[in-house]
Amino acid sequence: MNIKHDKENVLKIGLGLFCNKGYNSLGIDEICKVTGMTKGAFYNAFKSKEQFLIEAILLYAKNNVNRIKTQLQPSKTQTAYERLLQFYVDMLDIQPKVGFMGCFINNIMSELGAANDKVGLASTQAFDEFIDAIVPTVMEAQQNNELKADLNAKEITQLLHSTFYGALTRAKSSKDHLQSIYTMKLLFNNLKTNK
Amino acid sequence: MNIKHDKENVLKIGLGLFCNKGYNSLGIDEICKVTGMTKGAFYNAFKSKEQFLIEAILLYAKNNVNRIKTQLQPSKTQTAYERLLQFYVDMLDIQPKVGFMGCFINNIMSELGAANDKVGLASTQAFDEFIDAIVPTVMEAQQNNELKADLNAKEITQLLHSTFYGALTRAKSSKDHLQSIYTMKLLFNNLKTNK
DNA sequence: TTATTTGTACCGACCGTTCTGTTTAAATAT
DNA sequence: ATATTTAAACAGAACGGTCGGTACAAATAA
Repeated sequence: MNIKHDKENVLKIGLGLFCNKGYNSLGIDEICKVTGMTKGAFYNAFKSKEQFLIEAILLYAKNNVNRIKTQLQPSKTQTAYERLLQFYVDMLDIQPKVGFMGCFINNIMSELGAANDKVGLASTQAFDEFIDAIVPTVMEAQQNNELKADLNAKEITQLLHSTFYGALTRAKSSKDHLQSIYTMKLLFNNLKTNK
Repeated sequence: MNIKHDKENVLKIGLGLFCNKGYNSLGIDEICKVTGMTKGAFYNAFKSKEQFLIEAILLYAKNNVNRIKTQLQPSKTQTAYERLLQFYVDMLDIQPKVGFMGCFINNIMSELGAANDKVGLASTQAFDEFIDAIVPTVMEAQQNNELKADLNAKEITQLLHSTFYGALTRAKSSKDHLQSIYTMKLLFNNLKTNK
């Protein structure tokens, strides 16, 4: 009895597993076990483990860009600056609840980015898409005179996101997300206009 | 004919291999091949691969703290602020020459920090030692009126180092260290006093 | 029928670790 | 001084297990 597997759902499950265990510590057998697939079905759907990872990166990038845009959407109750800060603080806040799995892209960049060109490229592209999704809100905050207007919006965003990744990695290891939240807040404070 | 092995030298070589390949992608066989050891010698000197890693972390922490202190030493030609900035820029600058191996502690935090408590603890401690080695120079820059004096020196240092780690991870994956240097410089600029 | 998908046994490579036996040099005894 | 003992260090084959990937027949779909 063949089972029709939803490829996107399988990728989504694999995504979660990769987040928790990394690339090298996750085996095909476990992916199959969790998704209910067999190896035949897996290798019929995906060329290789590497290709599976790359497709997972692409899916994660797509979904995460949407999530970012939704979360940063103009709001009546929050200014652009407040939305940005909350966006980053929220992601750090949930870390204890998700076993400090961090950010998939950051994890993969660190584990495979230098060693595997295809993966490095895919994760760099995902990073850039996140930046592009955040930039408009940074610009809005600049126009609101919340963030310093004399700085390039994209460069600010890259600074925000790089700091976030560094703080996230530290939180993963120390199991202390509060210090990382403080670090992000300190950065935000220093990018504020001098009112 | 037995060979007498220098344990610290073996750890140093293992360190370099871990930096380039990560933990899971590096086998005992390769460590033995490169160091000229046999498995018998390896397992006589080290309890396990995990213990070997932890000893490597401790050695790296010790050596790196010394390197940091040397590089940040008071100088006649550079202010505290200039030394700090150059310290971080230098580390990003050499990345192309070292195959974008990044920072050992950051790599290990990302790969194993959440999954392995012992490793998480050791790498967090190493991180904290780096912070403590950098703080005095940050304080000096504050006293020079180069860095904002109203901020806690340790918090500033944690911000600097977190951003550095995030920027480093991005550089690893994109093979573009220049963007990461720019990000660090932007951060430094925003922590400057408003003269 | 024919083409595609799935289940499962299996492959060779590699993993960290353990094993037995050997070498070596220092400690002890003569 | 010389012989003997002892314990640590070393060599490297071998172990059980896991890895990503394949072969191929059975099942299903067209």
